[in-house]
Amino acid sequence: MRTEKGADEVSYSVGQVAGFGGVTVRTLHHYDAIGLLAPSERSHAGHRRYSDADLDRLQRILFYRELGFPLDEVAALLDDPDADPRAHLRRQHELLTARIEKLQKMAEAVEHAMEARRMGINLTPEERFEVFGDKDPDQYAEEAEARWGGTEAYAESQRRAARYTKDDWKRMQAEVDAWGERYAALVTAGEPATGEAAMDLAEEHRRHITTWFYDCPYEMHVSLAGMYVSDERFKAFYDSMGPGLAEHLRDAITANAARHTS
Amino acid sequence: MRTEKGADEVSYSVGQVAGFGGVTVRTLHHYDAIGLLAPSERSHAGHRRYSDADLDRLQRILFYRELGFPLDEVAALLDDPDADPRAHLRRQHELLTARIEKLQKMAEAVEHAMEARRMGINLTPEERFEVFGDKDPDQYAEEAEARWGGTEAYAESQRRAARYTKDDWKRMQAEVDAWGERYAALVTAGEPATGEAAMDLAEEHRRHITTWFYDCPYEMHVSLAGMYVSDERFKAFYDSMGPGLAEHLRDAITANAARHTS
DNA sequence: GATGGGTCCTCACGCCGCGTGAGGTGCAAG
DNA sequence: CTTGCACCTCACGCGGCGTGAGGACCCATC
Repeated sequence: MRTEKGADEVSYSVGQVAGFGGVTVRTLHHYDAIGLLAPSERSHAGHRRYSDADLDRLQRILFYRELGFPLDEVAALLDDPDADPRAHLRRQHELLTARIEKLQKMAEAVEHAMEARRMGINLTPEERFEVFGDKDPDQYAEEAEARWGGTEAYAESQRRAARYTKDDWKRMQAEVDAWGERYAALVTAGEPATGEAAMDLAEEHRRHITTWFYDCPYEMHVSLAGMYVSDERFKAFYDSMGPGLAEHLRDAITANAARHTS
Repeated sequence: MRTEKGADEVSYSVGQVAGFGGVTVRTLHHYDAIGLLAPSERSHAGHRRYSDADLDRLQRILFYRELGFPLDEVAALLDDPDADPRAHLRRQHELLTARIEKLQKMAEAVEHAMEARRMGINLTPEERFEVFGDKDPDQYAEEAEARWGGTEAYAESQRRAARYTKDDWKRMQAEVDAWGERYAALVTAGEPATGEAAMDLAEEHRRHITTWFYDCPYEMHVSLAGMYVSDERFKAFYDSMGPGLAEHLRDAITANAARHTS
């Protein structure tokens, strides 16, 4: 039977702690100097000795730092009297999921931009910066319209100037056109979107994107398909090939993805 | 029929551009000063006039900056002669998905830490900083073992010192114990993990976590269940209540999640 | 035509979060 | 006894801007 001897005295030197945390010794010196992380003890020779609790604190410091908090705010968070450790872990988890969501939105915006480029649609300035969610949408929208309005005309004027890529652009365009004709014929022939022919053309569409532009797995393809009907210009792009083509294609893409991932 | 008049001359002032990009005018001045983003023109009065291409460049600058690139590297990326715009979008998408993965791993590590805390298991220093994936696992592992080894003994010594929370900790522990007895009885009675009784206790388990520690949706609960069998100490924690309890519980949790989300 | 408000300009200094030496100390091994 | 290593304390510098100070321009209003 073990004796209940109380706290075991373990402590680490700056070098060890720096190793654990993946930071430099200088950083730890700095955190000590500004009072953010003062080692709970000093050795005989004046060397810093970090306790286990200090390590915990460092972990939190580095976590919040990684998420972009300035050090004084980090200190405020850590020295919060309601410093329940559970609360910290909970908050860390919340911050992480929030960041993940933000990045996923950015990724979607990038996909949107890639597709716009693929279709020769130029984006308005607002759309270009839509990637960064950090805008007051309300105040911003007002300002954008009121102060330097006329974006409609601008977008219209830019819509033609999009073919500034070189010569293989033509071959690519030819491929798109050929595919469009075949797909339009399929639609007018009354083929269902879940039919094999439609799914095959959907797959060809995906392959086209992958070979000419960027890798497009099925999941992403479905996401794009959603934009084809939700974004007015994407919809217009496909509907110009044939009436109702955008929706039809979306369903075909969805069905094609389902058949490949099942 | 529209005339092909060539490039439409649109340009924006610093204030407008700052508005679009969500940055300050000073930042644009700075980028001009260091040659990162020089406006393609100046007005009669010496005012900066940003073209549409400049906006594109700014968007990319801000994107890479957001992901933590220093400005000189950003410049290197943007002034890369192979500056195919497609390549940029592709790279942006790759960077984003990489970041998302990293954050998801961090989130998992946080969940791991939360569960460890819940079970009164103290983590080793290495595990504490496992959240940050930025460690050479090989070189690090060697160093950790060779230079300041003895972590096994350390972990052992810490395992008891984990109950440093106050008085309601006891009530919580009592709940855990009661639940454990009931679940053990269920297992010895031969109840299947997919049975209703097991699923009910799994749901109770989830509720316990949610009320005492952190919100635990079904998806996360399943993730935790995986750790109960993959992490040695978690497994030991549950198996100490009854033989084979960890696996049984994992299956019950999975089944319970399926029944609630279907 | 004078006055004001708004946006723009160019210095130039300062802050934060450290990196990077310079110069000195304590201790264990050769 | 010296060599080496990890530690110490200044202290300067750098990147990426924030924050004025002081002035020019433009348009509207009195």
